Amino acid sequence: MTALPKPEAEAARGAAPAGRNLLFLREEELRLAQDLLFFGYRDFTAGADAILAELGMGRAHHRVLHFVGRRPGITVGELLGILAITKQSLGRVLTPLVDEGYVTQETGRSDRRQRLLSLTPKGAALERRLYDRQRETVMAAYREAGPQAVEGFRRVMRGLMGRDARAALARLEAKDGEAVP
Amino acid sequence: MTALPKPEAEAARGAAPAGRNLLFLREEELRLAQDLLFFGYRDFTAGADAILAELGMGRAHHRVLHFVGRRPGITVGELLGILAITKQSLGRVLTPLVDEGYVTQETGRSDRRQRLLSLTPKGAALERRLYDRQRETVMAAYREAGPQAVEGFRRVMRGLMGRDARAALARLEAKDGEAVP
DNA sequence: CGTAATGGGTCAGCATCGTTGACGCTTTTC
DNA sequence: GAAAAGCGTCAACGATGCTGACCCATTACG
Repeated sequence: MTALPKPEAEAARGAAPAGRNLLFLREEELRLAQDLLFFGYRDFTAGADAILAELGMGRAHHRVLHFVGRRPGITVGELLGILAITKQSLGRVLTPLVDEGYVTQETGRSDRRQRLLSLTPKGAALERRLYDRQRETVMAAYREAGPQAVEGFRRVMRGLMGRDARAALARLEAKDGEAVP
Repeated sequence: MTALPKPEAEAARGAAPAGRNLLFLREEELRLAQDLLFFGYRDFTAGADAILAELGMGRAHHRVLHFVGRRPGITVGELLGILAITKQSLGRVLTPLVDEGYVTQETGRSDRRQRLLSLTPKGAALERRLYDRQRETVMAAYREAGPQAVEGFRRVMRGLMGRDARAALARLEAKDGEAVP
């Protein structure tokens, strides 16, 4: 347990002194959560961002590579649902990825309107490079925190997610062919 | 190259890991971490983003309100160090916040070059509104996950942070006047 | 069979938030 | 008195979102 809350600090800054320390504790807990999420997420993405920048790409490209890699054969519509962005926003990232040979589009067999997306070897290689970079960061954090902390981390992150995100994640985790309503 | 089976998904959900599935398990663990951070962070910020959008502001405004609220009297330089953005990027967000009466600038007493930033009542009110919105999300996740999970979450998030972020966080958590080198 | 709906692509324009580079002003330090 | 530090600002650019409006191919349906 590091960094216990400091009621004196708040008192010094002109808030209520004693008595409602319980409330303060919660307040400080949540402030800390905000800080942790800001700093943690930023540094989690920093490594991959640096690699992407060298290639003239951004985080949005990585997201596409990641989710296409996770679900080869995913349709454009499904990808839009996961990313929760507009078709136009996706297009600006996806089209160059296809043009430059990172992603392939294959016409759907059962529905020929669909474009099934997959990574090319080139795309898979880049995705792995980005993955490996983030892997270092995450593995270091996991090792440092311990397995029990990892489980807690997962539970809290899952709890932060809304209905749609949970459904999307369930679909991602599901085995192929397994129905997830 | 379509519809690969996903043994790692199965293993990750508790089936007996056969042979060298350990490697797969790690891979799937990290893929899951990437997903959780993406979805979790997005939904964590979604509520506040909606409020900000109504006011013609963005996430960057929130960050300023948050950190100025956390350290009243913070200098511009310190804020830049925390946010890790350029002076120009901060300026585009900070200047309007000052002009519209959310943040005050006070000339430093010991060093008159400094501009000490604080929230006005108006700024504090908005910051609290944003805080309350995120509070709902985080408290729900915390309750759902349980106190032990919360501790684990904190440990992992802290582990994701790099040196600079850890130092910045330590400074934020420190009592006023307490030296943090 | 013909029309409507769906999946996907694209053009045009706009906003936010980040960047670099360059300059100017005030104040402190040496 | 000159150098350095803290801050502000102009200009231009890039990545990532958004809306609105169309278009095309294909599928679904009456």
